[in-house]
Amino acid sequence: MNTVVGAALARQMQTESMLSMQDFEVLVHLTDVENARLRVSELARAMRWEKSRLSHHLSRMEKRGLIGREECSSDGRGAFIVLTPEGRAAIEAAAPSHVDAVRRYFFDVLTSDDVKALRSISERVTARVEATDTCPSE
Amino acid sequence: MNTVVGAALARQMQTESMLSMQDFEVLVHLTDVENARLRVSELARAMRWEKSRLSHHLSRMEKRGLIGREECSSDGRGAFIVLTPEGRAAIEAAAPSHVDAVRRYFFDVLTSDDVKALRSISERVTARVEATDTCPSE
DNA sequence: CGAACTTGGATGACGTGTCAACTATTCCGT
DNA sequence: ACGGAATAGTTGACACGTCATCCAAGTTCG
Repeated sequence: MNTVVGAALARQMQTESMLSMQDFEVLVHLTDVENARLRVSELARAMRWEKSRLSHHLSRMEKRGLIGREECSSDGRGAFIVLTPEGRAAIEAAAPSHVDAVRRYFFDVLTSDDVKALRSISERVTARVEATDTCPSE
Repeated sequence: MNTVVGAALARQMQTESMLSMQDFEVLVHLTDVENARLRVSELARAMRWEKSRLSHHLSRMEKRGLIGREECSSDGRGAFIVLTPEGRAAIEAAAPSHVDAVRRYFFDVLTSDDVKALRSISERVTARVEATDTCPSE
């Protein structure tokens, strides 16, 4: 189920908005904060992505003009990631039909009991893995 | 949940058996048939993978000695994929602890009602996607 | 102060996934 | 039989993910 739904959503987003799911996630997190500006490591933490992965992805997104980098005055090592106007336009164009697709592919065939059951299952399993597995959040 | 469980299982398999999940899947499908020998396209169909993806992956696995390629006498285009002794050894070493990890991370925290609910949800969602989405199986 | 350590982040190598294009064979209709 | 379509499989380019490594700016502590 996960494979199939994920692939369908990714295809939909790619063909309609020229964004990958990952691009979308980054943009969502950026639009979620004041000034659409975040430190790389905050973003990494919020997305639960490795710093390296994020850094690579941000490079690709910067090359496409979706985001920009700015120096951080208070910490000479740091960098801010900022949403460009193109980035904002892209996510605003993509979001409605994505939400729609999620509803169509997923929630439309679920009852509210299904959703409750899924939430409960998901919480238990996730908690189990994070309790058992080595370094879940690094 | 899917992300977290998938990552945990992948990490477990990689560190204990030097196999990726994808390697493992290929090996499972090979051991499932007579003579551990399959045409590439049958394997692709069985795994629901693109031919291209499979071809790339088989090249990498061949380089590592897990599988081999053989010419097909009845169809000059075709190729058989065969399991090498190394490949068989690898999956036999990996399988038990993988099964164990799946149980630990997943089924241990689920009731049989949970499993029933998940199966039902999964079937409905998958059917919906495959009915709606363009080209699900290509 | 200065050496050791930590932290923020980038980079390079390599494995993986997708798409489009390609080659070589087989099939099929006339 | 032959010329076009379908089929089997590979390849190349490029996006994505992970790991190990690196570097530079900050922090700690003698």
